[in-house]
Amino acid sequence: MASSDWPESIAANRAPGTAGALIPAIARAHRALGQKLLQGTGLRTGQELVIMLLGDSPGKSQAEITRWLGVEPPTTAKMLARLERAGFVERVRSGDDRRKVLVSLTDKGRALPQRVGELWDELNRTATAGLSDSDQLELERLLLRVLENLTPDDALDDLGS
Amino acid sequence: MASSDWPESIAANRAPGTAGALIPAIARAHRALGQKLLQGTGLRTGQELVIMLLGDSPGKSQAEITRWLGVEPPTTAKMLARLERAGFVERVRSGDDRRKVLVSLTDKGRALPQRVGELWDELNRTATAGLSDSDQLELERLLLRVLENLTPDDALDDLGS
DNA sequence: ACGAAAACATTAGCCGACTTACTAATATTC
DNA sequence: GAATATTAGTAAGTCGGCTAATGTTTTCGT
Repeated sequence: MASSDWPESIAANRAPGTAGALIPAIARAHRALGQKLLQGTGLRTGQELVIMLLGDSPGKSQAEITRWLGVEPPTTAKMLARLERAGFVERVRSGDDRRKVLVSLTDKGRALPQRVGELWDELNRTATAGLSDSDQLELERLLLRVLENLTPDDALDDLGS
Repeated sequence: MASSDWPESIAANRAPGTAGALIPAIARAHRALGQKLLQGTGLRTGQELVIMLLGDSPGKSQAEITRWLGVEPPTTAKMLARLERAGFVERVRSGDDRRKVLVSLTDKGRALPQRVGELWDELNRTATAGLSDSDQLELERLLLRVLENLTPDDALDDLGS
């Protein structure tokens, strides 16, 4: 299998609790397949998260999007600039608070969430192929715990609207 | 907790098998903490994997490193060029096969694997905090399965030396 | 009221990762 | 032995992510 021939220093870390090298590897593979599936939508991996968020909650400020993604502000700014240039979103300065930039899907962008949802389902099915329902729930439970463990405390309250 | 207030389109995908948005989120958090821990070593996240590999198996070609990382050739080339410029590795053309470039740690680079190993342990402990040993093993089992599911078949045999 | 602090967004520059060419060297095949 | 295919590495350009520094606008404390 994919891990049995790793060098010693890495194999040594495969005692209980070795998410160490596993997490980056899974992230790359997950991203690679996601990229492949998104072919034809005009999106790159990462952008689809914003599209889904805006599909449900239009008019969010960049800061809100930033906090929800768990990312730094410049990442959001660049990504949204590209999505705007591609015609998927539009950004307008808020009248209430002129520091904020409110983001929404354009007509062109509004066609995306449904397709992205389908692709997510497909990606999830591929990732969890061969796992029983209880295994999937267990995996989800464990991953949530890991995410909490890795998330700085001061970011935990920023996910709601 | 960190996931209870996600928008509907994402919450909807949280039925059994929702690694979907969880994997990228964990990857970001994992990378962020890794970056923080690597402060002072002179390495960026991603580079430490190469350092560990070369610590155990010096003289590997870039193609071997590339396959082992599960990455595309240009990624390895750029990264190694930077590691070389930083003085951690050295690259020499192979005499046997002059297409190949063999990579090894320099004296400066040889100091890194031990420290990186310690930091990996710390990162793993943080990530799996609160999980029982059996939970950790279960998580590892499930993640390996997901990695296999996401890895194209033609890459599965490239991990040995 | 006013000055300091905080929040929002952007710019510039770096790195990891990708795709799409492209060159150079080795293997194959005829 | 020469034409062809495969393998190794590089170059250029794109995007997601980061840090550090800058400019605006609100908000807060005195």
